[in-house]
Amino acid sequence: MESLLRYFDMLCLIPKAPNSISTPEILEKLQNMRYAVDLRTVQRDLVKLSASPLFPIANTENTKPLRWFWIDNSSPMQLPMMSTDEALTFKLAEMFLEPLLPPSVRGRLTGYFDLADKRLKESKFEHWIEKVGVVPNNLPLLPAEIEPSVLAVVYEALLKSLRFKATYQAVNKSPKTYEINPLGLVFRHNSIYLVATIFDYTDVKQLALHRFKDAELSDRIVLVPTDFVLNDYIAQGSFSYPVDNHLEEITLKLKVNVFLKQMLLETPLCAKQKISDIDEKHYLLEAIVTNTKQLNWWLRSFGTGIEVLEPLELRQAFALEVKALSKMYC
Amino acid sequence: MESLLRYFDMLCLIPKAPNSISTPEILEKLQNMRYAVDLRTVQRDLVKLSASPLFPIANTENTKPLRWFWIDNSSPMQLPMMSTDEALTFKLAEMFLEPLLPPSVRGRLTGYFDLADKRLKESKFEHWIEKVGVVPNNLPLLPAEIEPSVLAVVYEALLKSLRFKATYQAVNKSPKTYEINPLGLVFRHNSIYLVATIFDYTDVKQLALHRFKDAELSDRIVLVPTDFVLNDYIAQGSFSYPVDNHLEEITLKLKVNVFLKQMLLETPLCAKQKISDIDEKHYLLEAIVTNTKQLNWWLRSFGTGIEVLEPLELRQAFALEVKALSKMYC
DNA sequence: ATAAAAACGTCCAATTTTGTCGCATTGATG
DNA sequence: CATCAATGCGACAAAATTGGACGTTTTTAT
Repeated sequence: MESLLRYFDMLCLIPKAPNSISTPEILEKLQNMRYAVDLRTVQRDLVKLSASPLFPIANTENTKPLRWFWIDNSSPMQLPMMSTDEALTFKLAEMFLEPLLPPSVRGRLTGYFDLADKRLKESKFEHWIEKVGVVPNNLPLLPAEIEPSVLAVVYEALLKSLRFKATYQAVNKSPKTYEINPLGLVFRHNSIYLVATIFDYTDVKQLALHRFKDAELSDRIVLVPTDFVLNDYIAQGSFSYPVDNHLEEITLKLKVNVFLKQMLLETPLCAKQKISDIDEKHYLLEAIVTNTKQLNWWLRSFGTGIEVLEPLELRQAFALEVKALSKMYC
Repeated sequence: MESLLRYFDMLCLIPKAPNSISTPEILEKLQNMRYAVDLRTVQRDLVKLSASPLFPIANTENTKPLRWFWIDNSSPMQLPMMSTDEALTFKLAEMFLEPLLPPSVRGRLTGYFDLADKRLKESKFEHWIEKVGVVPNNLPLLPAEIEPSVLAVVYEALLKSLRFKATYQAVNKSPKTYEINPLGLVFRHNSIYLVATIFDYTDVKQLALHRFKDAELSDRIVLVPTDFVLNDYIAQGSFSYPVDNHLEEITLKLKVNVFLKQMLLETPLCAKQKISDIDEKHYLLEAIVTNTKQLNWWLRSFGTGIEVLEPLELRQAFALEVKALSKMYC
């Protein structure tokens, strides 16, 4: 029994394919875990384990402190097994994320999605896929593909707080190589942006990950500008959206049609929204929300389905815009 | 070694907490897997395994064929370990899904998100959270909460093709109990709808999951109406959106501003889109897309940022709508 | 060239595992 | 109510495995 646990811990110590760990390192770590074992034992155990198809581990046969790793990046096995509930939820999440995340990011999770697939199949629930659908409420734009090796370096750089050297091709410009000082990742639309400074300059830039041609980790540590906090940086509106300078809570009053009334009953704008009748076909909606660009987009997207009544400034802004639109289309 | 594998397979056979498996059942399944073992051995093994804190399994002490299960729904352990890459991607997915999925659905995955958390913490990468942000491009409506027990029954009913009895409260009506004949789940906006028939009627209904008060699995098998295919049903537009009757591919020509030009360069409307200059501040975008309601919403949401040039019918529709809006706001 | 480290083969005692048996308990059945 | 079958559990001994010890070989570093 003792040995079972040791096997387990040993398997946990072994990293996945690109990485590896040497036999003496495993020995040392096991001894730190209070296992009184011999190097010989570790060697024997590893050979035994790798012999089983259940544990696809292998070693580098050429180097002399043998280095061990998990071979293929197939779906991980787990205890307890993934339940069918979880499996189904995974597949739903996958459908949801498909149009949102770039393939290389989603690719990091394929192991789990495959595991879910397997689970659903072996449970004879193969028809689940015909029983689930997603109706997107936004236009499916094509997410830009990111070079997987770039993503790997960026992840590592961010996690380890290291800089990296990379070739970046800005729009309509020729590629250039910079030393990037990464500060954070921001997802926006269907793209991922790296918030970073370049070389030793202090101005914060946004670099689209899909525009990096290659990347290589450096060993220089990241320098964070004083007072830089990613969330503040986003909230400030420095981030790509033309966000309003001062976000204020407003009491929104809208005249909406039946369709919107139904929708808002199910997914309210805020916890305390009120809906009352105006006439047979129109309803008054009152809600307290923050006045963001997203709100404006949302309001506009329904066209004549929504009439903004209050706040007055917003109504006037809409009136102005409608005038501009009239000129466009007449 | 043989025994290690047996332990492993045994642990795989044991389900999570609400479910359970009896010792003789385990024995039978093991024997099917060509393990020549005695019942006594299985009993002993289970006791041994449950003694270790690594394997939180327990049995029902009162029943006589003892039934075994995994105790707490804590994060699963897995081999090989979750890599930091995967962990980070999980956390990103979590941030993404947070405003989209109802809590009880997302709750099914917390085990994995927690595992990711743990992984990032033990790797001393605790600051990752300060390095990642999501800027949503749609208005965060509040996802309606679904009673977890209802979700469980619906999942099970769908997977096993069984009906269930449930109390449903339609908008502005008092709750009623029906026998539901589930056909499929559809995510739309931030709500989940069950596509189903009721009792033995044949008309297909859409029932919002969050309006179910309770649910209980029946043992009557699901009856699928002839020719019913969920995806067709959605595509038909029977689904709640007022979708256009015949979806056609159109060649869209838009006059867009700088902001949109940038955005569309990064996340194109279609693979073959073209962007050319009109004047200093405006650009011509050409793309072939399907004419959906989502497209119309998207086009409208940018207000004066987009002028629809072609197809002419679409332009005229926009012109008409602008006229209607003019009346509203003047 | 030399020493140190690692891998690997082998032997054997200590330990663990496992089948068997006996007995107690429980639940179903006649 | 008695009986039987199924299960759990303790004990024991045989069988199997494990793991340390030691020696040899190979590789790496100095």
